Amino acid sequence: MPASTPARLLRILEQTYPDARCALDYRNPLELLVATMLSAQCTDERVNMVTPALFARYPDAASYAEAEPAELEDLIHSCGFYRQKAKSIRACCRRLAEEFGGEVPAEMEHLVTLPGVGRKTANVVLNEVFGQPAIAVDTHVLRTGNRLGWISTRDPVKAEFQLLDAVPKKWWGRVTLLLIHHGRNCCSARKPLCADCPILKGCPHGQEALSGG
DNA sequence: ATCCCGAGGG
DNA sequence: CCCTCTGGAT
Repeated sequence: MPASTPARLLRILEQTYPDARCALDYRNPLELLVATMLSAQCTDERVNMVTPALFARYPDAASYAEAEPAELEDLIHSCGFYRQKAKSIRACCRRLAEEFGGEVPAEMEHLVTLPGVGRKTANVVLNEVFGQPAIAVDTHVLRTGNRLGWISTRDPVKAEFQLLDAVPKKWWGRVTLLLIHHGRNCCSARKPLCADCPILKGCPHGQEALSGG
């Protein structure tokens, strides 16, 4: 039994980042789904700046489905990738309206069939609004998970399943946000602050970085 | 310049 | 597997 199991390190991260939570503003599953689609390559803060007007203009899936593309693009422009995102949101909501009664499905198998929705977005929605313990793998989770040795792959889907294996189920709902915060604040891509890392003792990459040079 | 809680297409 | 899509902040 190694001294620094994922559970032990996650407990430390929980103490270090006690308020790590989803930073996107939303009031229902559809709003979270749309906000998460907008958040690709964009800060949550920026997403939260556009969503009040967006959610007011399009209160349900049918509204997005009938949206004028140019108007929708305009409302989300500052989030980047605005043509792609507008197209995805519209196509996604069209399917929601036509095949799911306008509701966001609570199953992974259905979510990932929606245009513009991959496993990362689906897992965020499942975890946040449907109370399913799910792990959403983004760039931070991928990087930090590999450095910690909890996973060993650059493929996000493989990483998700390796994490489900390495992390006790109790932590599935928390590991994503904790690793994202840790990745942002400490375990950055370029110059990780290993000397100040709260879980350095359990990190092979950090140990090597500090000793090996 | 480089990064930000990705997904789809070739 | 690599490329593209995009604006804003630092």
